[in-house]
Amino acid sequence: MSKSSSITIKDVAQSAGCGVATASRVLNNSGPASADVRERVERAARELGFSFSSIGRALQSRRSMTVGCLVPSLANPVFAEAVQGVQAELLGSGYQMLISCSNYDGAADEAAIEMLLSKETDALVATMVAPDRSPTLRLAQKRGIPILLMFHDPLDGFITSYVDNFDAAKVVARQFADLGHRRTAFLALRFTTSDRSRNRYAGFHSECRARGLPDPALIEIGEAEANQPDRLAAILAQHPKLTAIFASNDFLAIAVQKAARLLGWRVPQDLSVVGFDGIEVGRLLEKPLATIETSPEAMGRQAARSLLNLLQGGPSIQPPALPFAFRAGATLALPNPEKGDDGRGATQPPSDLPAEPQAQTRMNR
Amino acid sequence: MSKSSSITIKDVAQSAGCGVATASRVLNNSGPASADVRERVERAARELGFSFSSIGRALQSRRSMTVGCLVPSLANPVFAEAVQGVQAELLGSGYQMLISCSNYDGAADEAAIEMLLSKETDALVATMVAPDRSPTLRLAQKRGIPILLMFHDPLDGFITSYVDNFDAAKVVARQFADLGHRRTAFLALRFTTSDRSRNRYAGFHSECRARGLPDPALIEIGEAEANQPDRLAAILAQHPKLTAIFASNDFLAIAVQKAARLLGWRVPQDLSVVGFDGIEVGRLLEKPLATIETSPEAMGRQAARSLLNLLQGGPSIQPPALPFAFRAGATLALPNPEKGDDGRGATQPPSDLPAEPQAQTRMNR
DNA sequence: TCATCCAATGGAAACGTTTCCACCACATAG
DNA sequence: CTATGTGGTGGAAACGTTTCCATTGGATGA
Repeated sequence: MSKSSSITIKDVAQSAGCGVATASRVLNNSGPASADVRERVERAARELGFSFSSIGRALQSRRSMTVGCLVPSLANPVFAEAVQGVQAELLGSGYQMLISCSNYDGAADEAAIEMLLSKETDALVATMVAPDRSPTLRLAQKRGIPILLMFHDPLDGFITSYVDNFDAAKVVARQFADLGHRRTAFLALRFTTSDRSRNRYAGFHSECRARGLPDPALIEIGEAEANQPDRLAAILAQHPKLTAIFASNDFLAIAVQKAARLLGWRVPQDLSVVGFDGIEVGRLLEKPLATIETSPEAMGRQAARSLLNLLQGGPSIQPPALPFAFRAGATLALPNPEKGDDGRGATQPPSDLPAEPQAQTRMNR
Repeated sequence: MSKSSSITIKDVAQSAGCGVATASRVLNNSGPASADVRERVERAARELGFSFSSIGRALQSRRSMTVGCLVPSLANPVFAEAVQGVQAELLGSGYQMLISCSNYDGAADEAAIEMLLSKETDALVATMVAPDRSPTLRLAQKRGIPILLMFHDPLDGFITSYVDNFDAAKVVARQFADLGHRRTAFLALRFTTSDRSRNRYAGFHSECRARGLPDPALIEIGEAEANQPDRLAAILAQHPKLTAIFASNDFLAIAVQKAARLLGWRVPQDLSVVGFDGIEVGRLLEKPLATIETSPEAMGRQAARSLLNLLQGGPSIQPPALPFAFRAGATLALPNPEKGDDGRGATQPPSDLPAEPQAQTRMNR
């Protein structure tokens, strides 16, 4: 039955005929012990099937050997892969990962962090709705718990593992501009819940300006529109002059193509589409998706490495932004000259654009 | 600094001028206490910012309030969503989730379970390479730890949350048969590492037999082939008479289309393709993917519910298989009559086909 | 030969809880 | 007025570790 669950070091010591202190020293290799007793203890432990209680250990050492991980959702492969990266990097370290999802809800973020803290995780790695405005995260920081953010651009007082969204978006703008696109748009989902999306728009916008092009339109949609091609099509139809769309992520880019098809617009002849993230499936599509390729897994790994470093008392240094690359695809082409360009700028003004994102965001790469 | 981390119930008791026992009773509402002392304790706790140490609690109560979760990979959205479901269902219960990935490696499975056990998780939810052959899992079972499998078909002594792969595959076979397809194939990745895949093939095969059709070909490929369309195309080219392919999962189905395109085969005119899982992106493709739609999230939720039930001492009952549905798409059509059907059966014999899967697998729905 | 040192060892405290038990005061029933 | 509860309380044990400290015995150096 379950009698084996209650084998403690005391049992081992007794069976080996020594004190618990000695048994502990032998089993941990943490002090002197004669070959004789060492042998006896090891045999006893083996025969009894002893294994340490990490709870007892945690209590005594005040280290739970656990790191808490908070992401918006695992249904989004980008986050799932990042978590996988964290997990992989943590593997041999003895640390385990406690996971939590917020479903893109700021209040859930707070609750989750609180929960993780109450579980006494030794460290935190998180992607949140608004880490800069999270009292609970600040609390954790005050307690001296190592914290690593993922995906977020550098933020005062926190280390983060990220790709430079601003820079990457500029690359997309450049691609559009080089091909001669003037009427462009940025399409985002849940704009307010993602600083990443915001920074991408900022970079895109900034580069268009720098090139003397009309401001890109900003199209924000809800989840409902993203999942129902006809509704998305209706929204696109309000921007008939558009020749190129930069979608805030690859799924959105795929949805755009679906919607465009409903409108009878050909991709890329009538509309160029570029995504963001570089998810694997984009490669396999009939028209491989042009996108910014990133590696969420590498991001998770870097975050975990930094975390382990902090946990070993290492210095708190912000690593450089992770690399990204523009991936060419079949969804990007020259603009269709038939879509008359009357020179008018995009109609919709930016809603919540950070003036000119902080300089360090773009420097450390 | 980090002085707030060391506030224990002893501090609260002292500050409130009472014994720890009393403080504990007040804070837990677990015993009598005068209104007076109750007030004092609560105020003290509030002012000191006290919060329970779940480690101390775990030690005393011998419950870590933690469930371990093991899946092959989070990079596969099917598993990621299942984990998300588990997480969501666990949310209000006070249980936290410790996560681990095996990367489809049986040895890693063992190591992971061992790790989770050593962390003294109160329960386990797992998808493994071979749960029926895992000594560590048996050990956990012996210790009386509640265990729930996900995705696996019912297995002696374990409860599982699953969809009936055998039945679902029969539905696909029926779709093919009804349209008049005779030369079909089942395409699987890593056949040996997935009992799910095996059962799908078995169901597909069985239904073809039942209809008096030629045995379907079994095409097993490695990850390399799956990700490189030209290599997959080369493999497909060896089966020129095929009119329909049942891919073991949706990504594979998408890859098949890519490969078919390289060969100049039109989908669905020259080749019908059906997938499995029903991932969201399949809907958004230019040709929406015909597939078996399942809900990994519901699976995770069901598993978590069953687990919570077990943890509360509930009886160990196997819930019925989760529903699935055939999702029509644009990748399935009548066979092309030009692809001559000479009546010869498929060449490649089944490699490791379970004779006729256990009856209960198909019954409880 | 004696003083010193060191490896080997075990007892006990500490970590933060919960809970058993004993105690006290007070009220109520006889 | 005495027995019998009962609500309120705190001391102490227990959970499984690790680690500090004291004790032992034997070896080494003078």
